[in-house]
Parts: sequence; C-alpha cells; structure tokens
Amino acid sequence: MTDKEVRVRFCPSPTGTPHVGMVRSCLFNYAWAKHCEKFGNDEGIKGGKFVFRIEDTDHVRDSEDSYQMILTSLKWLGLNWDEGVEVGGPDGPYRQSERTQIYRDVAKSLLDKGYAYKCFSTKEEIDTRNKAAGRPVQFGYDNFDRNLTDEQIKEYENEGREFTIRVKMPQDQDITFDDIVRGEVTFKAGTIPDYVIVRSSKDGNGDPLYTLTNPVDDALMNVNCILRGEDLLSSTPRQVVLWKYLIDIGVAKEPVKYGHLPYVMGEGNKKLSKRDPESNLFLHREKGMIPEGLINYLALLGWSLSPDDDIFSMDQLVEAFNPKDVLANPARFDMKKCTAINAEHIRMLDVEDFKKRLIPYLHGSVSADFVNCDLLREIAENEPDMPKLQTYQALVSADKWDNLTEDEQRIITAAAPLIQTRVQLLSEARNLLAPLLSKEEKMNVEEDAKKQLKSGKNPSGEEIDYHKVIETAINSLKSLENWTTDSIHNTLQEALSISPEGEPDYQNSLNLKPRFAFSPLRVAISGKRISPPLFECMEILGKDLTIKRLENLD
RNA sequence: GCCCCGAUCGUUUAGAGGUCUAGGACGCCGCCCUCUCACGGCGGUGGCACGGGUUCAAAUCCCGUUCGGGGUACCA
Repeated sequence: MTDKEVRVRFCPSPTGTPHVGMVRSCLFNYAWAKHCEKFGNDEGIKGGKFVFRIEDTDHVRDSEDSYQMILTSLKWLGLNWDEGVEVGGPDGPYRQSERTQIYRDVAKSLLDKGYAYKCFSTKEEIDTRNKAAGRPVQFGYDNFDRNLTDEQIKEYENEGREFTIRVKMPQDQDITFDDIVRGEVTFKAGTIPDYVIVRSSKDGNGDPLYTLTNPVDDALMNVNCILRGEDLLSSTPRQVVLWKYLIDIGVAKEPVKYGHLPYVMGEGNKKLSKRDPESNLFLHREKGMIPEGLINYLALLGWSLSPDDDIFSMDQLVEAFNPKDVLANPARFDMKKCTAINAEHIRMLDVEDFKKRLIPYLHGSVSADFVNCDLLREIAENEPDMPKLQTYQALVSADKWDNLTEDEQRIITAAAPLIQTRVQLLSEARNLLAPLLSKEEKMNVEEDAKKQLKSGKNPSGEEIDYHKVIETAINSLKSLENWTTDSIHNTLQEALSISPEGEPDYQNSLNLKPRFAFSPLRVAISGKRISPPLFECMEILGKDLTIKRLENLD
C-alpha cells in the first residue's frame, strides 16, 4: 500500500495562535498530496494521502484552545486531510498525547537492541566534565554513559538514580541525506552527540520527546515524504539515524524523504514571530483576507506557478506543485503584495458570493448582532498566545445573510457590485457601505471631505459657490419622478454641468466642470471624499433621503 | 567555539553556460480613462553581495570572503 502512494503529513504542536509559516507548510503538504493523488509524482506513483497529526507532547506549552484554532484554520482555508484527528484513519490515534504507550514500547526495543542507552548524567555533571576537559559548555553531551558497564548501570539503578534514554549517533562517519528542496546535505562525523528521546525517570517511563515521537509516528503512519520547516534541518541527521534503527526493529518499513521549506520572514531579516501581527492567521482573516487570496500569496513565498502569472487558484496550484521546485532561500512576508493578491481574488468572486462574505465585516453598520472584530484585534495585540477561542469561532460561523433586514439585504445587494473593485480586504467594505446603510439625514463631513467643498468657476469666469450647486441640485431632483441612476445622472448633469463634447450646450445649466459640479453632492451624500459612484448611491438611498442629506449640508 | 542552510530590482519570483544591454508581479512615479476612489490601459524607476577560478563564453559551475539565518535543550 505504501509503495503505491505518496504520504505526507502536517503535524503542528498546539502552542499559540496559528501563524502563516505554519499554514504555508500545511499548504505545501496538502498540495503535494493532492497533486500525487491526481497526477502522480515524478516516479509515476499515483496516489497521495495527507495525514494530520497533533504533536502535543509538551504538557506545559500545549493548549486545547490552540488545538481548536488549528482545526478552525485548516477548515477555513479548505486544507482538508485524509487521515488524522477528527476524521480518523488506520493508524490512529492521531494525537500524540494518546500514544504514550507506543513510544515507550519503541524506546524499550531501541534499548534492547543497543541502539539507545540509559544516561544517568545530569546537566551539571555534563557541564563539569566539559569544563574539566577544557571544552566549551556548548559542546553539549559527551556520550559519557554510552560506555557504562553493566555493573555501573546496576549500581546507579540500585541507588535509585533517574536516567534519560539517549540514541547512539555514529561518531565516525558523515551523515548525508538528499533534501528535496536543498539537494545533498552532509553533516560532519562526530559533530552530533547522542540525544535524549525519553525524559528522565527512575524506570525509563518518562515522557517521550519530540525526537522520538515524531519519527516513530511518521514511521507508523507510513509517511514517506516529509515537508517541514527549515528550523528542523539540523535535527534531521538525528532522525536519519533513528529511522535506520526503526527499520531494523520493524517500526519503519521504507526510507523516507525530507524536504526543508524556507522560513517566512518578517520585515528585515528576522523570522516572523508569533508576536508579529502579520504572522497571525486570525488577524489576516479579521482584516478580510479571503482564503483564496491568502493561499495564493503564501504559495508564492518560495514557489511560483509560471514566469508571468502570479494569480492562481488552488486547483492550479495542485496541478503544478512539486516540492523540488521550492526555493531554498527564505522569503519575507510582504503585506502589500499579499493585499494586492487578495484584491485580485476578491474581484474574481461571483458577486453573490462576494456580498455574503462581506457580512461578518459589517458589524456596527447593520442591525444584526455580529461578531465584534475589534475585540479580536484587542486580543491579538494584548495576548497573542491566549486568544479567546469562542470569539474566533464565531467569525467562522454560519452565513448570517438571513439575519439582515430586508432593507439591508436590498442595499447590500445593490451596492456589492459597486464596491467589489474598490476593496482589497473585506473589512474595507464597511466604510464604503456605511453611508448607504445609514438612515441619517445629515452626514457628518469628514475632514478631508471638507476640502472638496469649494467654489468653481463656470466658463464665463463666474464664481459659483457650492451652496448654489447644492440648491440647484435639490431643485432639479425634487421634480424628478423616475428615480434611477440614469435619470438622476441626466438631470444633475443638465442642471449643473457643462454638456458633453459634441452635444448642444445646456440651456439653464450652471456650466461647471464635472468635479466642481458633483464633488459637493458626494460630500453631502456620504460625508466622505471617497465613495461608491454618486448617482448609484443616490438611487440606493432613495429620493427622500438623498434630498434630506443635500438640504442638511452646512 | 563547532555544525548546517541561504544570497537576482525595495519585496517576491523567472533564469538550470551562450536566446540576459537579466523577464514578470507587487510597491513607487507619470500619463490616459473618469462624477471622487477604484478597476482597466500605457510608460517609467530599479537588481545578479564581493573576490578568485573553470570556460571561447558565467546570474548560471567550483573555491574563498562577507553578510544574513538556524542548530548546538530532559522545546518542537
């Protein structure tokens, strides 16, 4: 079975808020599994499975909230797994906290076979020996207990001393493996000391550590392709060695390939940390990144679809993706480009789809009681590691369209096509839609909009005050029966503006250039310098409200 | 200290010895379209870290240097 499919996995530790680097790793694993499933890999193996396992062996740092958030994230992004937590599979359970006995058994086998040994040295003893031998403290463990005699071991055990279990690293040969992303990587012989796989205890049943649980589970779950972060590159020789031992004791069946994905960096040259806002997946979501946009952008970090096309769908990614094409050098997360890519995907959305995705971002502007996203920001800023899970989940919850009033539905339906090219992030819709959703008869004029309220000159040099423009507009609109965008446009143009080129001059027009004619109206209607198209806005607002707002402009 | 990884416009990416006076995208600047803002269209800005090799020929291969990153945990 395992020789017929490529098996990859994503195995985060549930610590803190999901971040973009983690998502990118997950994405590439997902894409490769799906690619192999649909198109086969380079060796003609057709079949791919994506396993999702949780590595919760660090009881201090792990949290249930974090686990739930990871689930929420992957579901939101559509990165569905074939085997793993929640969905099950042949090699469960998929949470390491439920697999402790498995690791103990493997550790025992390793000990019996002589691939691992009991280490009674304490940290202090190791440091003391290093100091005495003139070695720096960073030298680390000196493999001292490897050569303990049976008598010495007995003696320590009788004393009741605690011991860890360490894996023997070959000291006389280089360790080489072929990294999918980086090519051949070699670690010099003798540079890696024997390492701990089980925490200290008196009976050898201490907590198993990542160094053991991770390779053991990969072996047991028949994973044959490991795509993971660059931070794990230097622990790979240890795993390469352990993997050989695991094959010998029958835990692993076949060799495994490694591919180390480059870091996602923040500004400058520092790794994107959990504290950086742009690393926080939920913050991106709150700002109105859509899954399509975020996935597209993240895939672009270290990979590209083609020389001249930056915008692509998950299907295109799956079809083209191959980890051997991933670049080895780290990439910086650029919010501007990420936002621009998101904007492209927003524009590609079906307008019905677009308008519904807007709803969670209109809190405060519509009647229904939606999630307060400002709370999310507050949480993220103050407690990046301890977010309020329920709040996040509320944002994920079902479509709220039906909770809107009929009037709100009407307005949003009419306005959605007007703003679709005007937002890069869904959260920007709120500002654009606010004047349309509001029933205020007098708009509060924003500071930079006030500058638009200036006089214009007509062709004969006569100065026309904006009050005159508004008054003329009101008079012409009052008698307008057919309240549509086109008729409003025609009416106002004939009353205020110069006639279009080639047309006869208007008889009773103010003869202003369009920007002088219409800017004051925009300000009266929206209170803003920037708004959706003016005449459409007027139609949506209706005649009464439009005229009221014009009358109430100071 | 030791080990490992990396280096093309501001950012990202194309480039696997000649097609490169280095291409695309985002950003930035300008112009056009235009009721504002966008969208769309057109144009511009801007880069092979440095030094040695190999070769008729190097962004591309090799070696150094520099700079950046990671590891050197009873974290993952």
